[in-house]
Amino acid sequence: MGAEGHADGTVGKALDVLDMVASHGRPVRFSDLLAEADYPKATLYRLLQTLTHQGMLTLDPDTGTYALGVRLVRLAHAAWSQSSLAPIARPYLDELARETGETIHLAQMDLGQVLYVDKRNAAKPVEMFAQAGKVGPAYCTGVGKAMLAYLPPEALEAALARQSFHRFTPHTLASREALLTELQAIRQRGHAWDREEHEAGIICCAVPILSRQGRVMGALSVTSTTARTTLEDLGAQAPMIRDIAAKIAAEAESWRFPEQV
Amino acid sequence: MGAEGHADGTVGKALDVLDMVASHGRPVRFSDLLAEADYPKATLYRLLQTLTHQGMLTLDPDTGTYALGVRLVRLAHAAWSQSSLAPIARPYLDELARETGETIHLAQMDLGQVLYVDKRNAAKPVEMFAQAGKVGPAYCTGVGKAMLAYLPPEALEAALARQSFHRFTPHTLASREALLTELQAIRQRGHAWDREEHEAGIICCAVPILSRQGRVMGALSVTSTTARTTLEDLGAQAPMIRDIAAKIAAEAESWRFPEQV
DNA sequence: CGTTTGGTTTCACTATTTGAAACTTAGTCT
DNA sequence: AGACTAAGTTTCAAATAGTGAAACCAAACG
Repeated sequence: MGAEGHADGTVGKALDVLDMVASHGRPVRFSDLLAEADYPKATLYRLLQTLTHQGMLTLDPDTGTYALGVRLVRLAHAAWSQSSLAPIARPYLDELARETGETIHLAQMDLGQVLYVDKRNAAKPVEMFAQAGKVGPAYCTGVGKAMLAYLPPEALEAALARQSFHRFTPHTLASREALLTELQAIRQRGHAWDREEHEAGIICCAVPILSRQGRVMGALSVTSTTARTTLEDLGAQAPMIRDIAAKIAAEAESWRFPEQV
Repeated sequence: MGAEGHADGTVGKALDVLDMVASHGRPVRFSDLLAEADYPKATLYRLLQTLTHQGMLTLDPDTGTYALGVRLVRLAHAAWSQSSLAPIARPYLDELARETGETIHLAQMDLGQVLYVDKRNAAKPVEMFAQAGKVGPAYCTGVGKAMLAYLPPEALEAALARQSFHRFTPHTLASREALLTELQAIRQRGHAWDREEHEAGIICCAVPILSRQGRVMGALSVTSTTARTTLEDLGAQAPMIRDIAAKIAAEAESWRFPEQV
């Protein structure tokens, strides 16, 4: 097996290469990719050729560099508007942003990581990590923990296995045990805190977005700074956040089965 | 539409399936896909399984439907922010929208079709076809013709081969010859018109976005309606549009090779 | 209940993929 | 210039992975 185990078949490898190109923020040369991939030269070459031919990558003939292709941009639009909760949640996020004046995050779970799918900036914006389209750790963010807490056992297990438990701040829950205890507490409380566990000075209150059958669809959070507010104040908003999460869930579900008649 | 020829290898087929899922605006069932794909049952099944396993699709276990997955959303975001001109062009589009008060389109070429990568709505919006993330025909849109006009011979040939030359309106240039003559005129004039060639009542003025080496990176257009303005009035804006296109090109290029020194 | 519909698995057959190595440019260094 | 080097492209027999008709299973139907 290679670096990561899960490259099943040619398709897996091709997608792996796609990810590699995506992860560099700029066009990359063949040899750069060759250096970090552990595919043989010829294999990598053919994969790149196929992807380029398919429009998933673009080869700039002048510089000999590969970049993500337009076909992905096209898929992007489709992905955004159908797979994620974003389009449904949009008006609710606006509402929540208006009500709280704080930063709002909408996230979904991506193989044990948190994917931020939409975001509203605070009235007075603050620099912080999360951005729409970015991924972050699950074990030390509000939205991440909110989702983990409601995952079914096997899914939780799979997600836990992918956590690095890196200690970002003194408050980070940097062990499986600490996290499990916290998840228990979250289930009882109904919402998750982030007590400066990922970034110093950043706190948040997050709730899961659950389907009627209890499946985790995503999470919603209100984020602020210790300079501006306290956990208690944020907690006062929890019922409203939960309420909005419920509305999003309801609408997302009715969306899923139209045209059935 | 249907069986496109160019599905090279397994990767091609898998991506083809991805597109199929994307093209439905909602989660699809296996059998729906089976009906429109001309892959045998087992093959389609395995492709879907692979894609799902890879996180490019999600299988909703409750409804047995496939939707685009989070990994795709992540890639899509990366594609948007690095491959496309959109992030660079954003402030310029805002400026142009403010100046003209009309609808602005930013497009790139995607295998002979036009891909709208960003858009600004007119002060008084009008219903029209184009939308960010959508694709449209190249031979009968302003941005399409602006790009075609500056394509190198082989690329132009490849693009022409993919045009359907469907006559959308009485003004559509519905033949290869008519289009070639028009492209010639566009090169001389420096910008392209859309004289209600795609949608009745919709006119536009478009300019290509060219790299220093003359490579076509995209196109920019200002669109309006015959009810509101005339080609002449739109034409008066051409210098400004061209100016902004040049700025975008310049910035896009400086973006492409940093860290090199 | 027997039947249909929708989804999953099998398995012999084949076509695709593989990757070491040879080859081709295009640059660099004496 | 010629000899070396680095970067990208092509080859080809062996190995692997993909194919798809058909069998199978499980709900849902009548």
